[in-house]
Amino acid sequence: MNASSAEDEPGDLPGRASDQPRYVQVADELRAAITAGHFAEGDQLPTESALCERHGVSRFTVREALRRLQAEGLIRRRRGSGTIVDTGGQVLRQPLSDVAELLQYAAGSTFEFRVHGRIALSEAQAAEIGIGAGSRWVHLSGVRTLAPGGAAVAVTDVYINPDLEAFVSALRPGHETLFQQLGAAAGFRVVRVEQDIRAVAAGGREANLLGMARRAPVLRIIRVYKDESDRIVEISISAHPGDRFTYSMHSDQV
Amino acid sequence: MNASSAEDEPGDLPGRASDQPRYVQVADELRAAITAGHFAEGDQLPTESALCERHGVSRFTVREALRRLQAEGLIRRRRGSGTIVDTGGQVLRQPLSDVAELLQYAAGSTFEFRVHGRIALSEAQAAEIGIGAGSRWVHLSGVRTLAPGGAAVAVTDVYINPDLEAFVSALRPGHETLFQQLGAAAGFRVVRVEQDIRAVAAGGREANLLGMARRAPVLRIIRVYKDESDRIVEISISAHPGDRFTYSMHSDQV
DNA sequence: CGGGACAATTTGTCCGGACATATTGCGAAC
DNA sequence: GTTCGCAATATGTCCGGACAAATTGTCCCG
Repeated sequence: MNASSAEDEPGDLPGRASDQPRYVQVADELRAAITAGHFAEGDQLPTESALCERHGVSRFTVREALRRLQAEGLIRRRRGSGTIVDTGGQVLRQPLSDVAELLQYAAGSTFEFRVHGRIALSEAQAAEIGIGAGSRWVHLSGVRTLAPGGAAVAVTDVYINPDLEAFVSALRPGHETLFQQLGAAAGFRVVRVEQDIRAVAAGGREANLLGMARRAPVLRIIRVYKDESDRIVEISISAHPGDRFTYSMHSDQV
Repeated sequence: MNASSAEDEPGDLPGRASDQPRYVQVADELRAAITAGHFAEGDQLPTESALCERHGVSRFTVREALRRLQAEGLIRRRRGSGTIVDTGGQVLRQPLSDVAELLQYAAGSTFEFRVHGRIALSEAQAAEIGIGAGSRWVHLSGVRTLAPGGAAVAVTDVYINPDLEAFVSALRPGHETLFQQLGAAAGFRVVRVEQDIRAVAAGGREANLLGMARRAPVLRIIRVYKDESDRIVEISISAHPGDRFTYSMHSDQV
Protein backbone atom coordinates (compact mmCIF):
# COMPACT_ATOMS: atom_id res chain seq x y z
CA MET A 1 0.00 0.00 0.00
CA ASN A 2 2.94 2.28 -0.26
CA ALA A 3 2.19 5.45 -2.17
CA SER A 4 5.67 5.42 -3.58
CA SER A 5 5.35 1.98 -5.12
CA ALA A 6 5.18 1.19 -8.78
CA GLU A 7 1.39 1.40 -9.12
CA ASP A 8 1.56 5.13 -8.96
CA GLU A 9 -0.57 7.49 -6.99
CA PRO A 10 -1.18 10.11 -9.69
CA GLY A 11 -3.70 11.90 -7.56
CA ASP A 12 -3.34 15.62 -7.60
CA LEU A 13 0.32 16.50 -7.40
CA PRO A 14 3.75 15.04 -6.83
CA GLY A 15 2.95 15.28 -3.17
CA ARG A 16 5.15 12.59 -1.83
CA ALA A 17 6.42 15.18 0.58
CA SER A 18 3.06 16.66 1.44
CA ASP A 19 1.60 13.39 2.61
CA GLN A 20 4.34 13.11 5.17
CA PRO A 21 3.66 14.02 8.79
CA ARG A 22 3.51 17.70 9.55
CA TYR A 23 6.51 17.63 11.84
CA VAL A 24 8.61 16.18 9.05
CA GLN A 25 7.58 19.01 6.78
CA VAL A 26 8.37 21.59 9.43
CA ALA A 27 11.71 19.95 10.11
CA ASP A 28 12.52 19.90 6.41
CA GLU A 29 11.75 23.58 6.04
CA LEU A 30 13.86 24.51 9.03
CA ARG A 31 16.73 22.33 7.88
CA ALA A 32 16.60 23.90 4.46
CA ALA A 33 16.62 27.37 6.00
CA ILE A 34 19.65 26.49 8.10
CA THR A 35 21.67 24.89 5.33
CA ALA A 36 20.71 27.72 2.99
CA GLY A 37 22.35 30.12 5.40
CA HIS A 38 19.25 31.96 6.60
CA PHE A 39 20.44 31.18 10.06
CA ALA A 40 24.13 31.48 10.76
CA GLU A 41 26.09 29.39 13.23
CA GLY A 42 25.10 30.48 16.71
CA ASP A 43 22.00 32.29 15.56
CA GLN A 44 18.85 32.08 17.57
CA LEU A 45 15.98 30.20 15.98
CA PRO A 46 12.40 31.43 16.41
CA THR A 47 10.79 30.30 19.63
CA GLU A 48 8.42 27.37 19.70
CA SER A 49 5.35 29.56 19.92
CA ALA A 50 6.58 31.66 17.00
CA LEU A 51 7.06 28.54 14.90
CA CYS A 52 3.62 27.33 15.92
CA GLU A 53 2.08 30.52 14.60
CA ARG A 54 4.13 30.65 11.42
CA HIS A 55 3.37 27.07 10.40
CA GLY A 56 -0.09 26.94 11.84
CA VAL A 57 0.56 23.86 13.93
CA SER A 58 0.53 22.97 17.60
CA ARG A 59 3.48 23.01 19.90
CA PHE A 60 3.60 19.23 19.80
CA THR A 61 4.35 19.31 16.09
CA VAL A 62 6.99 22.01 16.43
CA ARG A 63 8.72 20.20 19.27
CA GLU A 64 8.74 16.98 17.28
CA ALA A 65 10.36 18.79 14.36
CA LEU A 66 12.95 20.45 16.58
CA ARG A 67 13.67 17.13 18.21
CA ARG A 68 14.64 15.75 14.82
CA LEU A 69 16.96 18.63 14.05
CA GLN A 70 18.52 18.22 17.47
CA ALA A 71 19.05 14.51 16.84
CA GLU A 72 20.77 15.41 13.59
CA GLY A 73 23.10 17.71 15.45
CA LEU A 74 21.97 20.91 13.77
CA ILE A 75 20.60 22.77 16.76
CA ARG A 76 21.04 22.97 20.50
CA ARG A 77 18.34 23.88 22.96
CA ARG A 78 18.47 25.14 26.51
CA ARG A 79 15.61 25.65 28.86
CA GLY A 80 14.93 29.31 29.40
CA SER A 81 17.46 30.34 26.83
CA GLY A 82 16.15 29.26 23.46
CA THR A 83 17.26 27.35 20.42
CA ILE A 84 20.47 28.12 18.59
CA VAL A 85 22.06 26.79 15.44
CA ASP A 86 25.04 24.68 16.42
CA THR A 87 26.21 22.29 13.77
CA GLY A 88 29.54 21.79 15.48
CA GLY A 89 31.25 23.26 12.44
CA GLN A 90 30.52 20.19 10.37
CA VAL A 91 32.50 20.84 7.25
CA LEU A 92 33.18 17.94 4.96
CA ARG A 93 32.35 15.44 7.64
CA GLN A 94 30.14 12.44 7.13
CA PRO A 95 27.65 12.45 9.94
CA LEU A 96 25.37 9.71 11.05
CA SER A 97 23.64 10.19 14.31
CA ASP A 98 20.66 7.92 14.24
CA VAL A 99 18.28 8.62 11.41
CA ALA A 100 18.19 9.06 7.70
CA GLU A 101 21.45 10.91 7.60
CA LEU A 102 22.69 8.06 5.51
CA LEU A 103 20.50 9.59 2.85
CA GLN A 104 22.03 13.00 3.32
CA TYR A 105 25.47 11.51 3.02
CA ALA A 106 24.50 9.71 -0.13
CA ALA A 107 22.95 12.86 -1.57
CA GLY A 108 26.26 14.67 -1.27
CA SER A 109 28.21 12.11 -3.20
CA THR A 110 27.99 9.98 -6.30
CA PHE A 111 28.07 6.23 -6.49
CA GLU A 112 28.98 4.36 -9.66
CA PHE A 113 28.79 0.62 -9.85
CA ARG A 114 28.41 -2.38 -12.04
CA VAL A 115 26.53 -5.62 -11.53
CA HIS A 116 28.42 -8.89 -11.24
CA GLY A 117 25.46 -11.24 -10.93
CA ARG A 118 24.67 -13.92 -8.41
CA ILE A 119 27.37 -15.28 -6.21
CA ALA A 120 27.62 -17.20 -2.99
CA LEU A 121 29.28 -15.54 -0.04
CA SER A 122 32.54 -17.06 1.07
CA GLU A 123 32.79 -18.48 4.54
CA ALA A 124 34.94 -15.61 5.72
CA GLN A 125 32.57 -12.99 4.41
CA ALA A 126 29.52 -14.75 5.77
CA ALA A 127 31.11 -15.05 9.17
CA GLU A 128 32.10 -11.39 9.20
CA ILE A 129 28.56 -10.30 8.45
CA GLY A 130 26.83 -12.87 10.55
CA ILE A 131 24.97 -14.63 7.75
CA GLY A 132 24.78 -18.29 7.02
CA ALA A 133 27.57 -19.28 4.68
CA GLY A 134 26.74 -20.36 1.18
CA SER A 135 23.68 -18.13 0.85
CA ARG A 136 23.32 -16.55 -2.54
CA TRP A 137 23.26 -12.84 -3.18
CA VAL A 138 23.37 -10.49 -6.15
CA HIS A 139 26.76 -8.87 -6.20
CA LEU A 140 27.49 -5.27 -7.20
CA SER A 141 30.65 -3.25 -6.74
CA GLY A 142 31.54 0.35 -7.27
CA VAL A 143 33.24 3.48 -6.03
CA ARG A 144 31.84 6.53 -4.30
CA THR A 145 33.19 9.99 -5.05
CA LEU A 146 32.34 13.37 -3.60
CA ALA A 147 32.63 15.08 -6.97
CA PRO A 148 32.39 13.40 -10.39
CA GLY A 149 35.88 12.51 -11.47
CA GLY A 150 37.28 13.36 -8.06
CA ALA A 151 39.14 11.16 -5.66
CA ALA A 152 37.32 8.10 -4.41
CA VAL A 153 36.18 8.18 -0.81
CA ALA A 154 35.01 4.60 -0.75
CA VAL A 155 35.20 1.29 -2.54
CA THR A 156 32.03 -0.64 -1.93
CA ASP A 157 30.78 -4.17 -2.47
CA VAL A 158 27.02 -4.54 -2.34
CA TYR A 159 25.06 -7.74 -1.90
CA ILE A 160 21.34 -7.66 -2.63
CA ASN A 161 18.74 -10.17 -1.57
CA PRO A 162 18.09 -12.48 -4.56
CA ASP A 163 14.35 -11.98 -4.07
CA LEU A 164 14.91 -8.52 -5.43
CA GLU A 165 16.95 -9.59 -8.44
CA ALA A 166 14.23 -8.48 -10.85
CA PHE A 167 14.71 -4.88 -9.74
CA VAL A 168 18.49 -4.81 -9.91
CA SER A 169 18.65 -4.03 -13.61
CA ALA A 170 16.61 -0.88 -12.99
CA LEU A 171 19.13 0.46 -10.49
CA ARG A 172 20.89 3.58 -11.63
CA PRO A 173 24.03 5.26 -10.35
CA GLY A 174 23.78 8.72 -8.88
CA HIS A 175 22.74 10.41 -5.73
CA GLU A 176 19.98 8.12 -4.57
CA THR A 177 20.92 5.20 -2.40
CA LEU A 178 20.43 1.70 -3.71
CA PHE A 179 18.12 0.71 -0.90
CA GLN A 180 15.95 3.73 -1.62
CA GLN A 181 15.62 2.74 -5.25
CA LEU A 182 14.99 -0.87 -4.38
CA GLY A 183 12.40 0.05 -1.79
CA ALA A 184 10.54 2.34 -4.15
CA ALA A 185 10.51 -0.29 -6.90
CA ALA A 186 9.73 -3.34 -4.81
CA GLY A 187 7.49 -1.65 -2.28
CA PHE A 188 9.31 -1.98 1.03
CA ARG A 189 10.86 0.42 3.46
CA VAL A 190 14.16 0.11 5.25
CA VAL A 191 13.51 0.60 8.94
CA ARG A 192 16.70 -0.64 10.51
CA VAL A 193 20.34 -0.28 9.65
CA GLU A 194 23.10 -2.03 11.55
CA GLN A 195 26.70 -1.21 10.93
CA ASP A 196 30.06 -2.34 12.12
CA ILE A 197 33.23 -0.33 11.82
CA ARG A 198 36.71 -1.80 11.86
CA ALA A 199 40.20 -0.80 10.88
CA VAL A 200 41.88 -3.17 8.45
CA ALA A 201 44.78 -3.15 6.04
CA ALA A 202 43.94 -2.35 2.45
CA GLY A 203 43.95 -5.25 0.05
CA GLY A 204 45.46 -5.02 -3.40
CA ARG A 205 42.26 -4.19 -5.19
CA GLU A 206 41.15 -1.61 -2.64
CA ALA A 207 44.55 0.03 -2.56
CA ASN A 208 44.53 0.25 -6.32
CA LEU A 209 41.09 1.79 -6.59
CA LEU A 210 41.64 4.20 -3.74
CA GLY A 211 45.09 5.22 -4.87
CA MET A 212 46.90 4.29 -1.73
CA ALA A 213 49.64 1.95 -0.64
CA ARG A 214 48.93 -1.70 -0.10
CA ARG A 215 48.33 -2.57 3.53
CA ALA A 216 47.62 1.06 4.36
CA PRO A 217 44.92 1.44 7.01
CA VAL A 218 41.37 1.67 5.76
CA LEU A 219 38.06 2.00 7.54
CA ARG A 220 35.82 -0.92 6.76
CA ILE A 221 32.14 -0.26 7.30
CA ILE A 222 29.69 -3.11 7.01
CA ARG A 223 26.05 -2.14 6.82
CA VAL A 224 23.05 -4.45 6.96
CA TYR A 225 19.73 -3.02 5.81
CA LYS A 226 16.49 -4.58 7.00
CA ASP A 227 12.91 -3.85 6.07
CA GLU A 228 9.74 -3.86 8.17
CA SER A 229 9.57 -7.62 8.35
CA ASP A 230 13.20 -7.95 9.39
CA ARG A 231 14.23 -9.24 5.99
CA ILE A 232 17.79 -8.41 5.00
CA VAL A 233 17.42 -6.58 1.73
CA GLU A 234 20.98 -5.38 1.24
CA ILE A 235 24.44 -5.68 2.66
CA SER A 236 27.20 -3.23 1.85
CA ILE A 237 30.89 -3.47 2.66
CA SER A 238 32.77 -0.24 2.18
CA ALA A 239 36.45 0.55 2.48
CA HIS A 240 37.32 4.17 3.19
CA PRO A 241 40.87 5.51 2.99
CA GLY A 242 42.06 6.25 6.49
CA ASP A 243 43.79 9.46 5.56
CA ARG A 244 40.92 11.01 3.62
CA PHE A 245 37.87 9.91 5.56
CA THR A 246 36.63 10.69 9.03
CA TYR A 247 33.51 9.23 10.49
CA SER A 248 31.83 11.80 12.66
CA MET A 249 29.12 11.43 15.22
CA HIS A 250 27.64 13.28 18.11
CA SER A 251 25.46 12.47 21.02
CA ASP A 252 23.35 14.84 23.06
CA GLN A 253 21.71 14.77 26.43
CA VAL A 254 23.68 12.19 28.30
CA MET B 1 25.32 -4.27 35.76
CA ASN B 2 24.01 -0.84 35.26
CA ALA B 3 25.78 1.92 37.09
CA SER B 4 22.69 4.04 37.54
CA SER B 5 20.83 1.43 39.52
CA ALA B 6 23.69 1.03 41.95
CA GLU B 7 22.94 4.02 44.15
CA ASP B 8 19.23 3.79 44.32
CA GLU B 9 17.91 5.23 47.53
CA PRO B 10 20.63 5.34 50.16
CA GLY B 11 18.52 7.55 52.33
CA ASP B 12 20.60 10.62 52.97
CA LEU B 13 20.55 11.88 49.45
CA PRO B 14 17.14 13.28 48.60
CA GLY B 15 16.69 10.83 45.77
CA ARG B 16 18.75 11.94 42.82
CA ALA B 17 16.97 9.20 40.93
CA SER B 18 13.50 9.90 42.19
CA ASP B 19 13.53 13.56 41.30
CA GLN B 20 14.23 12.67 37.72
CA PRO B 21 11.43 12.97 35.17
CA ARG B 22 8.81 10.29 35.28
CA TYR B 23 9.62 9.01 31.82
CA VAL B 24 13.21 8.42 32.86
CA GLN B 25 12.05 6.38 35.82
CA VAL B 26 9.68 4.35 33.66
CA ALA B 27 12.43 3.79 31.09
CA ASP B 28 14.85 2.70 33.81
CA GLU B 29 12.38 0.18 35.19
CA LEU B 30 11.66 -1.26 31.78
CA ARG B 31 15.34 -1.43 30.90
CA ALA B 32 16.07 -3.20 34.14
CA ALA B 33 13.27 -5.68 33.47
CA ILE B 34 14.65 -6.40 30.03
CA THR B 35 18.27 -6.81 31.06
CA ALA B 36 17.17 -8.90 34.03
CA GLY B 37 15.58 -11.33 31.62
CA HIS B 38 11.95 -10.75 32.50
CA PHE B 39 11.40 -10.20 28.82
CA ALA B 40 13.20 -12.50 26.41
CA GLU B 41 14.42 -11.58 22.97
CA GLY B 42 11.38 -11.23 20.73
CA ASP B 43 8.95 -11.02 23.61
CA GLN B 44 6.06 -8.65 23.46
CA LEU B 45 6.13 -5.75 25.91
CA PRO B 46 2.92 -4.54 27.56
CA THR B 47 0.96 -2.11 25.44
CA GLU B 48 1.17 1.62 26.03
CA SER B 49 -2.19 1.74 27.77
CA ALA B 50 -1.18 -1.16 30.01
CA LEU B 51 2.01 0.63 30.98
CA CYS B 52 0.02 3.80 31.62
CA GLU B 53 -2.14 1.97 34.08
CA ARG B 54 0.67 0.07 35.75
CA HIS B 55 2.80 3.16 36.36
CA GLY B 56 -0.04 5.58 36.83
CA VAL B 57 1.13 7.99 34.18
CA SER B 58 -0.22 9.36 30.94
CA ARG B 59 0.47 8.02 27.50
CA PHE B 60 2.82 10.91 26.85
CA THR B 61 5.12 9.73 29.62
CA VAL B 62 5.05 6.10 28.50
CA ARG B 63 5.77 7.01 24.91
CA GLU B 64 8.69 9.17 25.99
CA ALA B 65 10.12 6.27 27.98
CA LEU B 66 9.66 3.83 25.10
CA ARG B 67 11.25 6.30 22.74
CA ARG B 68 14.39 6.19 24.86
CA LEU B 69 14.57 2.43 24.87
CA GLN B 70 14.05 2.43 21.12
CA ALA B 71 16.88 4.92 20.68
CA GLU B 72 19.08 2.62 22.73
CA GLY B 73 18.26 -0.24 20.40
CA LEU B 74 16.54 -2.38 23.01
CA ILE B 75 13.06 -2.50 21.53
CA ARG B 76 11.34 -2.29 18.19
CA ARG B 77 7.86 -0.93 17.64
CA ARG B 78 5.38 -1.40 14.82
CA ARG B 79 2.12 0.35 14.38
CA GLY B 80 -0.77 -1.98 14.92
CA SER B 81 1.49 -4.78 16.03
CA GLY B 82 3.03 -3.80 19.32
CA THR B 83 6.41 -3.48 20.99
CA ILE B 84 8.90 -6.31 21.05
CA VAL B 85 12.29 -6.76 22.65
CA ASP B 86 14.91 -6.71 19.92
CA THR B 87 18.41 -5.98 21.08
CA GLY B 88 19.89 -7.22 17.82
CA GLY B 89 21.72 -9.91 19.75
CA GLN B 90 24.20 -7.41 21.09
CA VAL B 91 26.80 -9.66 22.58
CA LEU B 92 30.33 -8.42 23.04
CA ARG B 93 29.75 -5.49 20.78
CA GLN B 94 30.48 -1.91 21.69
CA PRO B 95 27.33 -0.04 20.87
CA LEU B 96 26.76 3.66 20.82
CA SER B 97 23.54 4.81 19.33
CA ASP B 98 23.05 8.25 20.73
CA VAL B 99 22.81 8.34 24.48
CA ALA B 100 24.60 7.22 27.55
CA GLU B 101 25.65 3.93 26.05
CA LEU B 102 29.16 5.18 26.49
CA LEU B 103 28.51 4.49 30.13
CA GLN B 104 27.39 0.98 29.43
CA TYR B 105 30.53 0.37 27.42
CA ALA B 106 32.67 1.73 30.18
CA ALA B 107 30.84 -0.37 32.76
CA GLY B 108 31.81 -3.53 30.91
CA SER B 109 35.49 -2.83 30.90
CA THR B 110 38.25 -1.55 33.12
CA PHE B 111 40.39 1.48 32.56
CA GLU B 112 43.75 1.94 34.25
CA PHE B 113 45.73 5.11 33.86
CA ARG B 114 48.34 7.36 35.28
CA VAL B 115 48.59 11.12 35.40
CA HIS B 116 51.34 12.90 33.52
CA GLY B 117 50.56 16.47 34.56
CA ARG B 118 50.03 19.57 32.55
CA ILE B 119 51.18 19.74 28.99
CA ALA B 120 50.52 21.83 25.95
CA LEU B 121 49.01 20.17 22.92
CA SER B 122 51.21 19.94 19.90
CA GLU B 123 50.13 21.68 16.73
CA ALA B 124 49.26 18.41 15.05
CA GLN B 125 47.15 17.22 17.93
CA ALA B 126 45.40 20.55 18.30
CA ALA B 127 44.59 20.63 14.62
CA GLU B 128 43.24 17.10 14.67
CA ILE B 129 40.92 17.89 17.52
CA GLY B 130 40.00 21.34 16.39
CA ILE B 131 41.38 23.22 19.38
CA GLY B 132 43.64 26.20 19.39
CA ALA B 133 47.25 25.07 19.50
CA GLY B 134 49.27 25.73 22.60
CA SER B 135 46.38 25.43 25.00
CA ARG B 136 47.24 23.63 28.21
CA TRP B 137 45.60 20.46 29.40
CA VAL B 138 46.10 17.87 32.11
CA HIS B 139 47.40 14.73 30.47
CA LEU B 140 46.53 11.16 31.45
CA SER B 141 47.17 7.96 29.62
CA GLY B 142 46.13 4.39 30.15
CA VAL B 143 44.83 1.16 28.73
CA ARG B 144 41.36 -0.32 28.71
CA THR B 145 40.80 -4.03 29.14
CA LEU B 146 37.66 -6.12 29.08
CA ALA B 147 38.88 -8.34 31.89
CA PRO B 148 41.59 -7.50 34.45
CA GLY B 149 44.88 -8.77 33.11
CA GLY B 150 43.33 -9.54 29.73
CA ALA B 151 44.29 -8.22 26.36
CA ALA B 152 44.04 -4.47 25.88
CA VAL B 153 41.21 -3.25 23.71
CA ALA B 154 42.35 0.34 23.69
CA VAL B 155 45.23 2.65 24.43
CA THR B 156 43.90 6.02 25.45
CA ASP B 157 45.29 9.49 25.98
CA VAL B 158 43.04 11.77 27.98
CA TYR B 159 43.27 15.54 28.23
CA ILE B 160 41.32 17.27 30.97
CA ASN B 161 40.43 20.93 31.20
CA PRO B 162 42.96 22.58 33.55
CA ASP B 163 40.09 24.25 35.42
CA LEU B 164 39.36 20.77 36.78
CA GLU B 165 42.93 20.02 37.81
CA ALA B 166 41.99 20.03 41.48
CA PHE B 167 39.75 17.02 40.96
CA VAL B 168 42.18 14.96 38.91
CA SER B 169 43.95 13.49 41.91
CA ALA B 170 40.65 12.07 43.13
CA LEU B 171 40.09 10.14 39.92
CA ARG B 172 40.16 6.41 40.36
CA PRO B 173 40.53 3.63 37.81
CA GLY B 174 37.72 1.18 37.38
CA HIS B 175 34.36 0.92 35.76
CA GLU B 176 33.19 4.50 36.03
CA THR B 177 34.07 6.88 33.26
CA LEU B 178 36.37 9.77 33.97
CA PHE B 179 33.83 12.36 32.90
CA GLN B 180 31.28 10.85 35.26
CA GLN B 181 33.69 11.13 38.17
CA LEU B 182 34.72 14.63 37.20
CA GLY B 183 31.13 15.73 36.79
CA ALA B 184 30.09 14.34 40.14
CA ALA B 185 33.02 15.99 41.90
CA ALA B 186 32.99 19.35 40.16
CA GLY B 187 29.24 19.63 39.71
CA PHE B 188 28.67 19.62 36.00
CA ARG B 189 26.96 17.34 33.55
CA VAL B 190 28.20 16.19 30.17
CA VAL B 191 25.45 16.90 27.69
CA ARG B 192 27.22 16.56 24.37
CA VAL B 193 29.78 14.13 23.04
CA GLU B 194 31.35 14.48 19.63
CA GLN B 195 33.49 11.79 18.17
CA ASP B 196 35.52 11.20 15.07
CA ILE B 197 36.59 7.80 13.87
CA ARG B 198 39.51 7.21 11.55
CA ALA B 199 41.73 4.37 10.47
CA VAL B 200 45.43 4.99 11.01
CA ALA B 201 48.63 3.02 11.24
CA ALA B 202 49.76 2.11 14.72
CA GLY B 203 52.67 4.05 16.10
CA GLY B 204 55.48 2.42 18.01
CA ARG B 205 54.06 3.04 21.48
CA GLU B 206 50.54 1.96 20.53
CA ALA B 207 51.77 -1.15 18.78
CA ASN B 208 53.81 -2.05 21.82
CA LEU B 209 50.99 -1.59 24.32
CA LEU B 210 48.43 -3.35 22.17
CA GLY B 211 50.72 -6.21 21.25
CA MET B 212 50.54 -5.75 17.53
CA ALA B 213 52.84 -5.03 14.65
CA ARG B 214 54.00 -1.53 13.99
CA ARG B 215 51.99 0.20 11.26
CA ALA B 216 49.16 -2.28 11.69
CA PRO B 217 45.74 -0.70 11.23
CA VAL B 218 44.14 0.74 14.34
CA LEU B 219 40.84 2.51 14.89
CA ARG B 220 41.43 5.97 16.28
CA ILE B 221 38.47 7.45 18.11
CA ILE B 222 38.62 11.04 19.25
CA ARG B 223 35.95 12.10 21.68
CA VAL B 224 35.22 15.62 22.89
CA TYR B 225 33.05 15.95 25.98
CA LYS B 226 31.18 19.19 26.62
CA ASP B 227 29.09 20.31 29.55
CA GLU B 228 25.92 22.43 29.69
CA SER B 229 27.75 25.67 28.98
CA ASP B 230 29.62 24.21 26.01
CA ARG B 231 32.86 24.03 27.94
CA ILE B 232 35.17 21.27 26.82
CA VAL B 233 35.83 19.28 29.96
CA GLU B 234 37.67 16.32 28.50
CA ILE B 235 39.20 15.04 25.30
CA SER B 236 40.08 11.43 24.77
CA ILE B 237 42.05 9.86 21.96
CA SER B 238 41.79 6.10 21.80
CA ALA B 239 43.54 3.60 19.58
CA HIS B 240 41.76 0.28 19.18
CA PRO B 241 43.37 -2.73 17.52
CA GLY B 242 41.70 -3.29 14.18
CA ASP B 243 41.62 -7.04 14.53
CA ARG B 244 40.14 -7.16 18.03
CA PHE B 245 37.71 -4.31 18.04
CA THR B 246 34.50 -3.65 16.15
CA TYR B 247 32.49 -0.53 16.53
CA SER B 248 28.82 -1.37 16.27
CA MET B 249 25.86 0.86 15.74
CA HIS B 250 22.28 0.70 14.68
CA SER B 251 19.75 3.11 13.35
CA ASP B 252 16.00 2.73 13.34
CA GLN B 253 13.12 4.31 11.53
CA VAL B 254 14.66 5.62 8.37
C1' DC C 1 28.03 51.78 40.62
C1' DG C 2 27.16 47.04 42.11
C1' DG C 3 24.18 43.57 43.68
C1' DG C 4 20.06 41.31 44.62
C1' DA C 5 15.11 40.70 44.01
C1' DC C 6 11.76 40.27 40.58
C1' DA C 7 9.30 39.54 36.28
C1' DA C 8 9.21 38.09 31.57
C1' DT C 9 10.61 34.70 28.41
C1' DT C 10 11.51 30.08 26.81
C1' DT C 11 11.99 25.28 26.91
C1' DG C 12 10.88 20.96 29.75
C1' DT C 13 7.46 17.94 31.72
C1' DC C 14 2.90 16.05 31.92
C1' DC C 15 -2.00 15.51 31.25
C1' DG C 16 -6.39 14.48 28.68
C1' DG C 17 -8.48 13.70 24.44
C1' DA C 18 -9.21 12.75 19.37
C1' DC C 19 -8.59 10.68 15.04
C1' DA C 20 -5.43 8.13 11.57
C1' DT C 21 -3.26 4.03 10.08
C1' DA C 22 -1.16 -0.50 10.25
C1' DT C 23 -1.79 -5.20 11.98
C1' DT C 24 -4.17 -9.25 13.40
C1' DG C 25 -7.72 -12.41 14.38
C1' DC C 26 -12.17 -14.04 13.46
C1' DG C 27 -16.24 -15.02 11.22
C1' DA C 28 -18.92 -15.05 7.09
C1' DA C 29 -19.20 -16.12 2.41
C1' DC C 30 -17.93 -18.72 -1.44
C1' DG D 1 -11.12 -25.27 3.13
C1' DT D 2 -9.84 -20.97 1.43
C1' DT D 3 -10.54 -16.19 0.91
C1' DC D 4 -12.52 -11.85 1.74
C1' DG D 5 -13.96 -8.32 4.69
C1' DC D 6 -14.73 -6.39 9.06
C1' DA D 7 -13.93 -5.38 13.81
C1' DA D 8 -10.71 -5.12 17.53
C1' DT D 9 -6.25 -3.68 18.80
C1' DA D 10 -1.95 -0.98 19.02
C1' DT D 11 0.97 2.50 17.68
C1' DG D 12 1.41 7.08 15.07
C1' DT D 13 -0.02 11.81 14.58
C1' DC D 14 -1.89 16.01 16.40
C1' DC D 15 -4.35 19.20 19.34
C1' DG D 16 -5.23 22.12 23.51
C1' DG D 17 -3.97 23.20 27.99
C1' DA D 18 -1.31 23.55 32.43
C1' DC D 19 2.47 24.04 35.42
C1' DA D 20 7.73 23.59 36.39
C1' DA D 21 12.32 25.09 35.85
C1' DA D 22 16.10 27.61 33.81
C1' DT D 23 17.62 31.85 31.78
C1' DT D 24 17.86 36.70 31.05
C1' DG D 25 16.94 41.35 31.39
C1' DT D 26 15.23 45.09 34.40
C1' DC D 27 14.62 47.86 38.16
C1' DC D 28 15.10 49.16 42.75
C1' DC D 29 17.99 49.78 46.69
C1' DG D 30 22.10 50.10 49.32
